Amino acid sequence: MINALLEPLFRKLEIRDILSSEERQILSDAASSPVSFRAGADLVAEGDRPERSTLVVAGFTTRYRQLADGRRQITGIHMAGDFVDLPSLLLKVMDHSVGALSDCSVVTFPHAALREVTERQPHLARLLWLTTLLDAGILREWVLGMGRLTAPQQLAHFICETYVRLQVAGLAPDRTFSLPLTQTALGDALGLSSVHINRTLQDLRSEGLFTWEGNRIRIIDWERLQRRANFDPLYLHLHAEPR
Amino acid sequence: MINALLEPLFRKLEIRDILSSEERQILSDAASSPVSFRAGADLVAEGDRPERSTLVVAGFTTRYRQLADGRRQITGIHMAGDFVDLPSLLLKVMDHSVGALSDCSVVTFPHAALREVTERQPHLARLLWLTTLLDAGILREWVLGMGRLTAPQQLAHFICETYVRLQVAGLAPDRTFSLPLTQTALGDALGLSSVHINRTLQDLRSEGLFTWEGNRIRIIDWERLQRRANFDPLYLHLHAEPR
DNA sequence: CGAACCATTGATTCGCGTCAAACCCGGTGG
DNA sequence: CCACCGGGTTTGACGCGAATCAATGGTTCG
Repeated sequence: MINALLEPLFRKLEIRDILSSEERQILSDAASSPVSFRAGADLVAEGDRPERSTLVVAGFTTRYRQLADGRRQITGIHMAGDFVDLPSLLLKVMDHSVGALSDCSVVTFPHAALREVTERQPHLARLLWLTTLLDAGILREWVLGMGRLTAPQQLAHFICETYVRLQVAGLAPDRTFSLPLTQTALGDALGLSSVHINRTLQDLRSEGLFTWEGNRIRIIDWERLQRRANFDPLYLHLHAEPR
Repeated sequence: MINALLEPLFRKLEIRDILSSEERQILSDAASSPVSFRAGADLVAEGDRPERSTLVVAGFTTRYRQLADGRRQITGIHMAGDFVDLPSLLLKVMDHSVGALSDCSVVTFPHAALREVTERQPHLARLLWLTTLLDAGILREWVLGMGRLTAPQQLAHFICETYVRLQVAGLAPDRTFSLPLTQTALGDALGLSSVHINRTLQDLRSEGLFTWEGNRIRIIDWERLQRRANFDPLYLHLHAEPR
């Protein structure tokens, strides 16, 4: 039986290519039973040598690096369907930590099984490679934002990006989605202080672009939000292609 | 005969793993003859669908995105031994441009041949994947710098990183190397203005960390430079491992 | 009921951008 | 041979975006 927990991953891949039922089966067979983490817990730490790679099936996680003085920088947000530490399959040693942003649930894949995939399932291997390339594309977009955009643009862009990624995973019906990020965490992601995030958020809300109550974001004016952010989803590579 | 132009790539890979002579041969056979570009020329542009992937064999290139108002952000610097657009093998459409920072020389590999590698040479395919993961690691480090470090730290860190990468490629003997970057380009990479780059550079030089005359950088005090930058090369994954 | 965490607000400071001009240099053409 | 030009570097003056510091409320939870 195909593992229903992998649906968001399958959706993510099928938007970019065709996934055979055999390939789904292989992934399902390799997946562990789900494991839960509480918000704030670390799934993997810098310096670790994971022997399994972790796929988020519910909730949110983040890649981050901590500085000596306690400040941190987030370098990625991951949601259902995202691998959080697939790079460690080849990099071996984690060069950053991964923590749970919310209570979340994951399944893991033994590196041995994934390596087997690279040996015997070239197409599936390319799709795994693809997921790491999509992450890198997002990272380039973050660099652009951090280097050249103002806080409001960056923030609006982040909302656009997250909204689209959640749609792909099937988690943002009705232009509404849950995003369990504190303003401090948002600042850690965008390279801004929580105070400034707070004020910027108020500005954007007062422009009528979206609402954000508790964990719930509702997009009010998607067209205008995209324009505000200069958002172009090209870098998310949402088209199906033979990969 | 093994193609000598690929030496920097081989060095880069052999620092991280073992490369068989058959694998070298496969790469050599797939490589085109060298092609030259003048400084400022674009090798690939955003929106392109490359059918070949490009490896730098001499000189420097950069990934970048241009904003509507003319400002640009650089998201990567590439040197001999680096693939500049390997991601397009799977992403298909370029989501950024690649330009020549200096006069440079490249060889290209048909995507058909690289795909063949993914089908028949799983280990070599993993090494190609690895190179894209190394790029992503560098990008994460840039995000950390742009989000949380001051201009002097960022700049010092950039020098450290570039120096180590050039050493790997065999291009930085004697703590000296050529880096044909204008201060404007440096600013585009670090997300700073050229004016601020200029002043920050003066500060670092006056601290006796390095000299920078014309294109030549000479590291004066490597230990102190690393401390100044808080540089830890973990993210460059310089150790050999079975990948 | 207090502890802890998060959102919010005001006051102040500072790193860096912007603007503008001068300078330096190698290349070009009259 | 020299005037000129363009790209890069350097310098100064000024302003703004965002950090920092500090305090207040609101909520959740043990």
